[in-house]
Amino acid sequence: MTSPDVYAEEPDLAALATLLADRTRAAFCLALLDGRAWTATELARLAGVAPSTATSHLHKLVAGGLLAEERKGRHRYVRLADPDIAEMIEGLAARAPQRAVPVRSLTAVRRHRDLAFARICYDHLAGSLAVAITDAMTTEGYLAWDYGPTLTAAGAGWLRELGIADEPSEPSVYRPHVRTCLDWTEQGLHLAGGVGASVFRHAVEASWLVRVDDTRVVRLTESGREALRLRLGLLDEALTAG
Amino acid sequence: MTSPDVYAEEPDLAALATLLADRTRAAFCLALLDGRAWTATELARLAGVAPSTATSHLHKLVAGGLLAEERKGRHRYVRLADPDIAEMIEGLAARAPQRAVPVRSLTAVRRHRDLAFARICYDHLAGSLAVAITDAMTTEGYLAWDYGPTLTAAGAGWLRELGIADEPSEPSVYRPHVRTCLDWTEQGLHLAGGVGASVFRHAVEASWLVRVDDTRVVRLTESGREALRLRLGLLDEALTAG
DNA sequence: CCGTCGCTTCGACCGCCGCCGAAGAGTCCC
DNA sequence: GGGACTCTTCGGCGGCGGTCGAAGCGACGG
Repeated sequence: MTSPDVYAEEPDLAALATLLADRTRAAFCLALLDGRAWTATELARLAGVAPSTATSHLHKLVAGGLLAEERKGRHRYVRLADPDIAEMIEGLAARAPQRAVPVRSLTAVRRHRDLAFARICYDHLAGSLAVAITDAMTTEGYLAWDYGPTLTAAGAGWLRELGIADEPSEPSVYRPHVRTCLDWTEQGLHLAGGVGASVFRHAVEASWLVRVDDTRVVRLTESGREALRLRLGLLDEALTAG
Repeated sequence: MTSPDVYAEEPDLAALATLLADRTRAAFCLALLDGRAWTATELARLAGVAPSTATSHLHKLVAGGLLAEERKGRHRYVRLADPDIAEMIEGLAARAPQRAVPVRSLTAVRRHRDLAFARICYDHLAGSLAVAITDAMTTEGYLAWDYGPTLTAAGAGWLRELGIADEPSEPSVYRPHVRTCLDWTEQGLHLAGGVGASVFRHAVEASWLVRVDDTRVVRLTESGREALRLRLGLLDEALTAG
């Protein structure tokens, strides 16, 4: 009766969403937004599930193409498969409703405040500091928004002056080099894309920023504070957490 | 023991993904990407479910903020809540795996081919034609990609020449005006954002494009073919479906 | 005013999936 | 080689959620 020999292709939106539609898997992905490679046990502990449960979730995420894995000895390391995947998850997280999560200790409160101030967003900086930097780059005339977010000639010069290569090997011609990323703590956009990643890399190499342990938290150093004051005219209130 | 009086907020990624993690709800959202308002019955028929099932799904999507509803008489019209939501769904659909869906009739085959050629993507054009237009605008020097997708001065002039206002009331300063959108039929980017919407609106008003019935399909008219040949140097193979 | 139509509510069913613990395979180190 | 550790497979449990049909409500139109 029917003719099952002819098929057409449609995007399977539900299949992709199902991968993120579980609290445990979502927690995995949000943790992996720090850009690091995690072991299965680390992720299991983070999400509070048994190792066997974590294994099954990781299988699904890898099979779905969201995660890439690397076996090393008895460890299984996983990371986000692709900057593009990270971008997709960021975009979703920014539009997701907020969930109240009970805070157990005073250090957790502090860490949450630090997270809102400055954190890693895969390969660039996020948080109120990142929004402030983006705003300052705009008022300084380094970024223009008239026809999409772009680096101006002055901005390109500013990057060169800092010793940041503004063209770090373009894989795809059409991959946007300057991109913006919605912040889930702030309402505002911060700089992402290739330029965002370059600026972040430079800030870490110049010791303006240091990563804290194995978290997404980033701490602003005294020299970093001074540099941002000097080079972008950032005010003190933008340079301190909460 | 515990202190349930202190809470922090986290993005509830899983809650948002759950809304799209059902095949029926996903079908609703993909259909609504045409930018129209649909009634509950139309959507139920499209997805092949009972009216009562559609009701329950629509409740969830509205409560989750993805859809906006409007009651008119005995009808319930729903649409995507926001261009931002449309952008999010597009982004997801472009990265979702392809699903083979059996095609029943010859007209369905034809419609699928037309869909791949030119279709509505909420407020702008998608499909191979849209990709070809974007590429042509690039080679003509109307779009530049060095520091993020931007309209060049020449591009702004080209739009003015066509009678397209290039600054149609900016709601948010930071909302990108030129944006790109991954195509799920082509591998390639097409023009979106405010400029993409303006261009599409103009093309419809100038009768270059006409919408087909109540589908996402858009047909290129003979005058539209001529205009694109003339104004963008598009070749015939880019101007025909399949 | 009564039939039709669009939508909703409710109850019941059923299947999927996330969870764990136990057992086992592979790796590393003493 | 033996013990500790990481990850995996499997079986079984439990609950969430998508589905429908029946019944009801409100709007529209003859």
